[in-house]
Amino acid sequence: VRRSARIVEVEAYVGEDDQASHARFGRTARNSVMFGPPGRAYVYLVYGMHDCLNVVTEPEGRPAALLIRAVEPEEGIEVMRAAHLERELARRRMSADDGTRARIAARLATEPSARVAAGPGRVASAFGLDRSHTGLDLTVAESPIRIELSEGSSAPLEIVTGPRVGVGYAAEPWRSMPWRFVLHGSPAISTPATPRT
DNA sequence: GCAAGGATATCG
DNA sequence: GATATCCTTGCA
Repeated sequence: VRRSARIVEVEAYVGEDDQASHARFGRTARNSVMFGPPGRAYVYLVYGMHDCLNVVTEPEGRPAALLIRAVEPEEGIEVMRAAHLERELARRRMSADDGTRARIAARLATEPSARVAAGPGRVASAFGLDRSHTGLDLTVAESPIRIELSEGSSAPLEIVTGPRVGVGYAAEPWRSMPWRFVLHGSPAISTPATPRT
């Protein structure tokens, strides 16, 4: 079953100077794809349990990527919920009895479908992505996961900006740079809410 | 409000 | 080789 969704929230991480970026230590084994050609996937693990999807954005040699923080599901929503369920169960091995399975499934079933991929960890989970997908070219039709231009979006989009989430460790001015971009009014936005700008 | 969880970068 | 930290999430 085909899964598709509209990107509604991203964050930019730009250059080795950006003290919030994985590239701030220079080129390493983990972030090397950020230094490569644009359009490639960079998937990393955060907090030991969540994968996050990024898209490399700048020409080769300049490390930069866009973190996909939230998408609004269009097709394959039940597949996404099923993926969440299996990932959640895999994460808790020991305590994954039938009761917890039913409870998690119930929570996922009652959640509004627009919020199934509201958050960077949930974006990757919904599409079954992990670090093994790093390096995939997101711009070609043959790729199992790709980004396309949406059809018939005639109206101009209203984009809200704000500081990036979870980068309190970074020095100023990078900690406060308004490099989080949100489609205003989307029901799929991750928490915390963006200030109105 | 906070624990879970494993890789990563840095420092001995 | 040890350890502090992390571009988060779900539950108490």
